[in-house]
Amino acid sequence: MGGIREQKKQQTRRAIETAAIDLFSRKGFDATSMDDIASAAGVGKATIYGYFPAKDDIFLHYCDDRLVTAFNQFKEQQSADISFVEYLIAFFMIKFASITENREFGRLLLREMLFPREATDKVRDHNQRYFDILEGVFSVAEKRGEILPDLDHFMLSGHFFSLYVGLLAGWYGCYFNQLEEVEQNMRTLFEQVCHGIKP
Amino acid sequence: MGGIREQKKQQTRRAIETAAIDLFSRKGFDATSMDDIASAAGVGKATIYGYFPAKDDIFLHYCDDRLVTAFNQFKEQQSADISFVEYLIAFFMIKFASITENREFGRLLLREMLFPREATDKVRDHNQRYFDILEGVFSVAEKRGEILPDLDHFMLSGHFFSLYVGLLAGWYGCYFNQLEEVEQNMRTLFEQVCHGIKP
DNA sequence: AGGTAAACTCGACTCAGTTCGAGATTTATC
DNA sequence: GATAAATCTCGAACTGAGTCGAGTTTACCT
Repeated sequence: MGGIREQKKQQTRRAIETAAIDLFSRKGFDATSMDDIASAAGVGKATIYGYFPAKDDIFLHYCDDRLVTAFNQFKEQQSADISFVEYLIAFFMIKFASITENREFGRLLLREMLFPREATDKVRDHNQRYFDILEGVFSVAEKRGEILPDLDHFMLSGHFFSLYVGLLAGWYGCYFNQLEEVEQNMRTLFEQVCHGIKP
Repeated sequence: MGGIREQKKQQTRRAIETAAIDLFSRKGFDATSMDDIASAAGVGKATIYGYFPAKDDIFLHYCDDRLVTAFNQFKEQQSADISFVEYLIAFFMIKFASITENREFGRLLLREMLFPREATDKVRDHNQRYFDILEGVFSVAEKRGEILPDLDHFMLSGHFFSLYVGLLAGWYGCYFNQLEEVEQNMRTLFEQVCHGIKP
């Protein structure tokens, strides 16, 4: 039934996640020990492992949630009356801002999602969310005549996604530091894809 | 001068690197402990830290070397009489094959190089090697009239580099498993950049 | 040759993530 | 309501990366 146990579990889980994210944000991921998290959350260290398989997973889970939230907000507020390029820029910039809001979180998330130890469902689902959206965008763009009719939408999604990843790598390599720069470069790159670079 | 000491150092260093790479290859990176490496190399654990700042650096150094070697081979055997697209494909495929030869090594190298803890000189140098070459390619292509004359070569380099990184991420996410597939997709993506996707 | 300083080596230690297993708490069964 | 079964909890132990500092070797100088 309802269950005292179930209720307590949710509570404990939330306490651990909250404590962990708070500490990670304030002290950094590496500087926060599992003992720190345990005492902040008021549980034993081993208890944490009943809820999260590893230290990484605590905030990976959290990051993923935040990314989904950011995207849902975006979907609501986004008008459909703009060119697909503007739409893509808005879409990727939301993601970009969300993922780099905390530099360290973003770095760890990207490492795990783009170059995973093994291709788990978690990773595939995460990526699939992007691709579903992007393929939708290109279907619309095709109907509107904004792009050539015989293009592979999966390939196109991969193309724009790659550029987004490249910009993230540029960010983490300190090739740029301002979101404005990122957007400017993103626009240039996207235009390049649109118009081609050959005479 | 010449030095018994210097000679021994080189010998020790090589012993450590050889033992480490051998163990990493056979047992995997995580499953190999520093103690394992130390006893295989016939030195004390702490000695390793006199040669390499951390476990990662042992094979990061090795990977980087291999990448440089692969590139030098490439430069020698590559004809200049092919289109810049074919040149880029050959270039990136060499890199791709070299970096994914050992799946785990490549993964760790990419994580470290693309999303580094902090942008160290090592990382910048590593990336700069790519960009120098790419910018050179585009200069030639521009002179030959293969690309439009007013393009930013740095941006172009970033564009193709991003596509390469995207393909790597696809590889690690198991979207493809054969080098032939990678090359095929790479060609499609590169053609997309050349001709544009707009009507 | 002998002495000294610098460089090298490594056993022992610390520190943090993860696992174990025994005891406590809740739920299910009769 | 008692008892068994399942689940949850956490102190203690384990593991492996990285550090420390004392002991050893080598290079250089006079």
